[in-house]
Amino acid sequence: RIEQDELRGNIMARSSNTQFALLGMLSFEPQSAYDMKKEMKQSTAFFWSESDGQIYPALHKMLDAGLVQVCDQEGGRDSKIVYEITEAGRQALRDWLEIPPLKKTIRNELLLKIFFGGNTSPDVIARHLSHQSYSFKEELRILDHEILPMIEQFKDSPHYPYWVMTLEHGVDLLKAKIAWAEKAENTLKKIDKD
Amino acid sequence: RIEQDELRGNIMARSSNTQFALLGMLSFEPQSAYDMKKEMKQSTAFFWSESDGQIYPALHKMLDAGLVQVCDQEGGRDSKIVYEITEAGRQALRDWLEIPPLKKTIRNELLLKIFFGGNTSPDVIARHLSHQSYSFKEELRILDHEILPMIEQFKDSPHYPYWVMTLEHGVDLLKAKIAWAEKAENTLKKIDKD
DNA sequence: TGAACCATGTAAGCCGTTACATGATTCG
DNA sequence: CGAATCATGTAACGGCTTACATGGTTCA
Repeated sequence: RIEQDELRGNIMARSSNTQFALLGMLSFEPQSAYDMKKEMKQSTAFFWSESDGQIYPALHKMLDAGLVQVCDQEGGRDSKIVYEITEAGRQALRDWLEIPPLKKTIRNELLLKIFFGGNTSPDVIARHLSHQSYSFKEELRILDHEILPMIEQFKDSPHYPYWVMTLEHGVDLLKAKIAWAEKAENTLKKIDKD
Repeated sequence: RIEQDELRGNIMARSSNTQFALLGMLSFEPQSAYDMKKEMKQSTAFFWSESDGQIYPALHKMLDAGLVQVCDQEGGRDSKIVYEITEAGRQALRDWLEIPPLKKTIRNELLLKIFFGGNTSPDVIARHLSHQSYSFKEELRILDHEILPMIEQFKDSPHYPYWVMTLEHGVDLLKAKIAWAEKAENTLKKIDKD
């Protein structure tokens, strides 16, 4: 049992960002777990999401740690549990923001299939590319026509420029992916002719 | 115990691609586990990697399933276990290649920190961006100056065009990321002045 | 009332990494 | 010989999703 505790103390490389994602959401305004999940779907979904099984236990731990507190709401008869971030929570969030993001091992299933694409016929891969292309364009449309107008209403918020940055990351990378996919499709057409 | 088996049968959505990554490597040539790990580091590292704890058990399962077999090597006194892909393995690989890659939930820690960047000072985020920019450029250099020349020697292989595609994906996306990071840094400089 | 959704929560179980263990080989 | 690397393998553990469970609210 002693060994286990020592192990836990030593490792600590594998740490979850769930708590900080939630603290961040609460830094904007007090919310319930359900609200945060919904808001993430509408804002960070393109680069971050959390599942139920992560959110609820994390909030309980954060309560114990004093990073958040339950916010008594007017009207009281609501079944929602609204959390608000504490000063300790804000400090924890600031501390986390200072830590350089660490490189996570990326796994891209599309690229893996392309890398081994020589084992099947070119049109199998071409089909994947065209589907992906379609998805990318659809995502781009959502960013441009749904997310962008939505955050436009927060133009005066100090958070606005940061939200735009993440949005632009999505837009710029999707454009690059679309261009790449079309280039790759053309390459495959030439292979098919041979 | 019955419920567990039923559960396993029903779920199957969460499936590991480890076996297929290994089958793919073996589709090029018979290799040992150690060789595959090394080769992945030199080829697919930018979009796929596997760890020891995944590779060795996966190979054992694949042996049992008849997807690979141990290849007797000349000279025999080697401590390596060289695997080769069987016809069943090639078929499994082809079947897998046909399945459209499914959307994985992406988690980008950099973007998460930027999204919540309003909670700290702009130069904290600017520092992250400049570090990332540096990393991106270094990765781009590796792709251009190490990976590209290396695969050039396989110009006549049927796999070559596919390898180039994955390489170009890396190059194109890194360029987009670098441009985005520099744009974002400039935005932050303007915030700082206000 | 019934359907749809709101809302919270838990348990099971796979995924994947890391640390550790073990021994062979190579080479200065 | 000793160090580095080659080479295979396992155990432990945290991360995360999914399925399930439960009950409240809204509204046609």
